[in-house]
Amino acid sequence: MNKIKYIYKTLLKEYGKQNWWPTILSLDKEGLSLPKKLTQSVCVYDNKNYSYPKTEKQKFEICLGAILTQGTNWVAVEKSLINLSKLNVINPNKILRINEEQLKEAIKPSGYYNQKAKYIVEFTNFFIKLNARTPTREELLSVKGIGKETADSILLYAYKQPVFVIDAYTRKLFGFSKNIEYDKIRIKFEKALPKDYRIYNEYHALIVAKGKSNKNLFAKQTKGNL
DNA sequence: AGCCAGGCTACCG
DNA sequence: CGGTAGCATGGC
Repeated sequence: MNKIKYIYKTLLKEYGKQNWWPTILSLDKEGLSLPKKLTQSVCVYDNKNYSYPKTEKQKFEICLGAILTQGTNWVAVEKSLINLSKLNVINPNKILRINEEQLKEAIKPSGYYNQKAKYIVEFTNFFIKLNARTPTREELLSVKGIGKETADSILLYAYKQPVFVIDAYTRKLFGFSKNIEYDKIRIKFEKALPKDYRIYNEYHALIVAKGKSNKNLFAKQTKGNL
């Protein structure tokens, strides 16, 4: 067994299945009326058999989350998503109908709100044009505001495509320095694992769980030499 | 009081 | 090319 697989099994044993992507769509009204200070995730993890997402609306929420979480902690993203949900605009056609100021206000908690509002509008137009078709990676990357990690998160978690997501935690945990190309690392993981979106889904989620726990990093053992 | 959080773009040499 | 400033909020 290669190191990448071994570490996967170790993480799975330590943290258990993560059932990503977290979503607020299945929260009831009570779940949406939260205290001002939200300090931990209230998202529902409802992907036990990897059947999620099914509807376009669910896919759209995942895409919004992927954009909103750029450089931002996830709980802040949930606040923004809850704001959008209260406005009843987690829906591509509806979100274009509110003005940009309202959109900015709603997503303020997750930071960079001027940029992200523009990114969301651009992406939403793109999403509508897809007309329920699965986008290619190149198409996603051509949208302003969608970089490699965001594109791959969307492909993997919204469209169940077998693309491994590389993020800051992956680099930190495995000891890949910043100047190592994103795609090089991605291909390394993809080659070491069965081409199965369910495994990529779990593995990236486990890396985030490990990264958040911020302990027992194994960068020293691997130093990027996987 | 600083540091950090599931990045991306634009621009620099 | 590789490297980095700027973008912004909130919790610790």
